[in-house]
Amino acid sequence: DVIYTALIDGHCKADNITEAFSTLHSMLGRGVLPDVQTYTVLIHGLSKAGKMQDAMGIFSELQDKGLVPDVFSYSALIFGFCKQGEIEKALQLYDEMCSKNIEPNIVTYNALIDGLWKSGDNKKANDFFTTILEKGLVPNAVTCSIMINGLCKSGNVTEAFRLYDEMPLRGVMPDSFVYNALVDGCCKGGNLEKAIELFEEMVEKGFVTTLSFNTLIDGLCKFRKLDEASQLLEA
RNA sequence: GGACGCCUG
Repeated sequence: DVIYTALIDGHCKADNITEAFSTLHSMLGRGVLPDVQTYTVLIHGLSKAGKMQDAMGIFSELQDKGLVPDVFSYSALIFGFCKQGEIEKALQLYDEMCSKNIEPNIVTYNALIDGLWKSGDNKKANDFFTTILEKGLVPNAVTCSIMINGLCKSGNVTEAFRLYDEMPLRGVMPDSFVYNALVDGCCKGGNLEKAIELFEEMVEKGFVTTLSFNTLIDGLCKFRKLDEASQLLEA
């Protein structure tokens, strides 16, 4: 099982769903029974590929075989539906797992909150963030970057900075995802000075990635600050 | 042996 699951996961990560299924069939052919983890890896691969009806098909197949989906299985489906913008389905699965006492964890919430921001449901995104805290779950760097990005993109850059300032108090250190989201927020909000200031802070802390350059250069270009942009490239 | 987040296009 371990070997087959790793193999199927590898095919999925290589975006080769066809090979993943042929591995599943060959394990069935050899009388090796897939377990929940095997099916979940497939569900995740299908979800990532946007094939939600197939993912749901595997999800029911797993249950038909008497296996019980776990928090990973549900999170994978929620992630997939969010990516497709089918938030209602994601929320439905969230309710379903809660009713089955399969506790959503931080990853489940992160996927859901990201989907909510991207579908423009700012209120529900904020509400679920509150839910996390109420449940005593600990937001991680991913949670913070999702929230900060969502706040920035919805024009609440000030709120985003507030969350950023709170991060150390919550025991989470900002990473390059967080910084990049903030730099992008500043750029798109027209606050190029702040964006550059943050970028310099990132340089000091070693958080600058290629994406940081893209973000800042794009921002500077869109505001016709071509001189600053080329200066950045030369430095 | 399994999960989520940043820019551009």
